[in-house]
Order: sequence, then C-alpha cells, then structure tokens
Amino acid sequence: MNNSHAKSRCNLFFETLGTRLKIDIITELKHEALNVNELARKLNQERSKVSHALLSLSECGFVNARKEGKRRIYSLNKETIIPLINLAERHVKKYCKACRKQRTERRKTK
Amino acid sequence: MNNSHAKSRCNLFFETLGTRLKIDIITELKHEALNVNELARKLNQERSKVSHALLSLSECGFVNARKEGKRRIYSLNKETIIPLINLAERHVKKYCKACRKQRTERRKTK
DNA sequence: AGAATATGTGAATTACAATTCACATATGAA
DNA sequence: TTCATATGTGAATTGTAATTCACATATTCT
Repeated sequence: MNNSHAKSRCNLFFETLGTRLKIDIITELKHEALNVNELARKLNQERSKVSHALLSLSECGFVNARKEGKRRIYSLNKETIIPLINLAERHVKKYCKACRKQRTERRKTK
Repeated sequence: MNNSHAKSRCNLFFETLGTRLKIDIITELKHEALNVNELARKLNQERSKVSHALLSLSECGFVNARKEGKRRIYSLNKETIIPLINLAERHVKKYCKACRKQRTERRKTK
C-alpha cells in the first residue's frame, strides 16, 4: 500500500542476521579471524554459500576482510555485534519460546 | 549439508525483526499501546497484514496483548527492544552504508 | 436476536532471499 | 608459464516468509 519509507531503517540490519548460517559464522568469528575455506570446513557448509553470506555480512558492516597472501581473512566487527548478540540471547532465554524450539528443526533436509 | 543446529539460536529473533513493517510497528508502539485497526491506519497498511505481523512479533516476545472490551491492545516489551533498536541504529549510522540506502527502494510497488 | 465493530485465521499466491553450480579471477609455487 | 590453491561472482533454481483474500469468531449495543 504505502511505500514512503521515511523513518526506521534498520530492518535490513536485522534481516541480514536472520539466518542460521550467518549467526553461525559470527559465532565462529567471535573466537578467531578465519578465511572462507576454514569457515566452510568448520561449519560443514559449501564454500560458495559461506562466501555469499560473508558478502552480505560485510555489506552491513558486521565483518571486515583483510588480504593476506592468497587468502582473505574475515574478522568480526565486535564493537556492536557482541553486545547485540548478548542482548538477543538474553531476550530469547527470557521471552521467546518460539526461538528456543528452533524453526530450522521443521525444515527439510536436502 | 549439515543440519545439526546445536548452538546459537537467535536467528529467528533477528529474522522476525527483518521486515520494514515490523520495525514500523515497533516504532509506533514505542510511543503508545495500540490496537490492530489503529496501527493499520497509522501505517497505512492492510489490517490483516498488520495482524499477521503482530502474531509473529508476539510469538517472539516483542509485544504483549491485553484484551479491553472488544479490542486487543498491543504494547511493546520495552525491556530488551529499546536497547536493541538503539544499538541497531547506532551500528547502521556508523557502519552500514547498505542499510542507509534502503533495499526497499529497489522493490517493486504493487 | 440481529447488527455493528474489532480481530483472528488458514490457504493460495507472490515476492524475494538463500542456495547451487559453473565459471572467472587472483596469488604463489614449481 | 603452467599448476595448484583460494576466493569471487552471476544467473538459475529453490525454499520460504510475506501478502492477500475470503471467511470465522468474539464482543458490545440496540
């Protein structure tokens, strides 16, 4: 109906964090900076999939990349992400039953 | 590939906040508690659409509803949402160029 | 009871992000 | 320069949330 989007523009921010893979990537990067192959191996996911996810994470300023030889090392922008994830986990524990019984469990395995 | 989702379960939390409409609803409810019709009118959106959005917001513990006569008044669970939105907006201002040039602008109008 | 108001709901459709796959590029080693 | 390693990318497909619409339910008033 109406498409005038004047205010409140953090929906993309949240949308970007709204998949399991990206949360898992962030969880890994909390501990150490990693390149795509290492991430893909650790999470047991396709490299290309992880690469796409990292692109959107970096477009939103959640991760930074530095080149090191033939590798690209991705690191977490911890300044806002750490308190954000903490806040989210606290909320889920306290208020969000739907989040605790994961929606992913209902999803089909390929 | 792998479907063992043992850790990190706040992706649904973020996914739920990942649309414009829900962020707009939260923004309205910051100021005052409202019922569905009032929200729909203020946001210039279909009532049923707002109703569905409120359902998912309430399943995630973002809003609470109380019955008052024939109305249902929705109020914001401010405890975690207000600091969360503040954190998100600070991040967007500082780091997220992609979020500032809204993705919605590219979307087709019906 | 019947009408008006307020809201919920489920199923079909639509829209779009996530995934996949084949190929492009970039770096360093032999 | 050829090969191996590491990564990026775009386009087609797939999966799924958002939207729509027609109908159900619930409350209050006359």
